[in-house]
Amino acid sequence: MDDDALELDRFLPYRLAVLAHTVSGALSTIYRDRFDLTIPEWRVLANLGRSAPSSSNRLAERGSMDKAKVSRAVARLTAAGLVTRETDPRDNRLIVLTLSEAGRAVYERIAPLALAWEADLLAVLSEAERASLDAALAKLQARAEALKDEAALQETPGD
Amino acid sequence: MDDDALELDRFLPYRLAVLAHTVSGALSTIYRDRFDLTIPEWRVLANLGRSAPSSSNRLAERGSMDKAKVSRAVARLTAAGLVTRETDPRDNRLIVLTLSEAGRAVYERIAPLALAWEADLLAVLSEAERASLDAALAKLQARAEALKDEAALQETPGD
DNA sequence: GCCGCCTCGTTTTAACTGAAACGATAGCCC
DNA sequence: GGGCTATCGTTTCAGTTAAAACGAGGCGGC
Repeated sequence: MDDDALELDRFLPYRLAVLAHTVSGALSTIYRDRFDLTIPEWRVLANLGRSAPSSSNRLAERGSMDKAKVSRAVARLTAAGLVTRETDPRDNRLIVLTLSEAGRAVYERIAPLALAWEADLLAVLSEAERASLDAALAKLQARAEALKDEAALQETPGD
Repeated sequence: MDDDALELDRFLPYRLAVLAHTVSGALSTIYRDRFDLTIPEWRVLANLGRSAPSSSNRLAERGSMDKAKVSRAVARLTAAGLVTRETDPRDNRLIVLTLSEAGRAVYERIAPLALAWEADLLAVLSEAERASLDAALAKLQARAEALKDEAALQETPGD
């Protein structure tokens, strides 16, 4: 009975990748069509909407993006007039990012749509299933990071 | 209490994207370091390992990849001698793909490692949590595809 | 049998990605 | 205060991606 066979459809890493891709693709039509934003741009906007001002580095950490991606997203958002950049007078390497008024307006129009979309997606789950999923994702995220760190250590044993 | 606020850390699409990215990144070190395979290549290999021979188109469907990605993955695998390509004598457009002996050997070495890694990841969940996660992912996948189709319809109302 | 339309897989295109190199600034230690 | 090292954000670079264009082949109506 092939219990130990690798069936891709039942392989969690594969399923997660496919689901995340489908969800991102569906949701991104909202950002793209109605607001002309990419996903990294939306992440920056969402972070600034909740906790501004912030530096690029902090945005990278909090949004699970590398700093190059944040840099490019911020550049586009600034060009579009949604985000303001100022250098920190106390440390000229730091750049203080804030939502402009237009940026906040956009954020406040997207946020309810995004939450409604999420609610629509989650409607197929019961309250108990949602709670269980929430816990499972948190545990898996922590475990995956630990496994990744282990792999990274083994990779460069002599360093 | 900001119940309706959009906190990225609690936003399912974001969490799925981050988790899938972490999991893929961690697992891909196995494919990459030990077998010099990319993820698309691994997906092709896994599919052929379970149900060969197959055509490029079928691989694309079953692996949730576009046909261009499959085409490139197959090209590299063929160059590496892991996959055999023959044109179907009954339809010269079709290409019949099979694992070579070397390809099957690689597949049979990776599969247990991948399954062991998955088991290690899933070890943080109880049996009940795993069953619940399994069901939730299936429901979310179906719902996300439905929502994506709806969005695609609205996008081109006149077509 | 030929013509229009479809399907298959490849290639091209433009955009995006992450890693590494980079210039600029800051903090530290002697 | 002069170097040494670390940090910040940008840019460069090579590789990857998805969508569209493409050539080759097959199918069906007439």
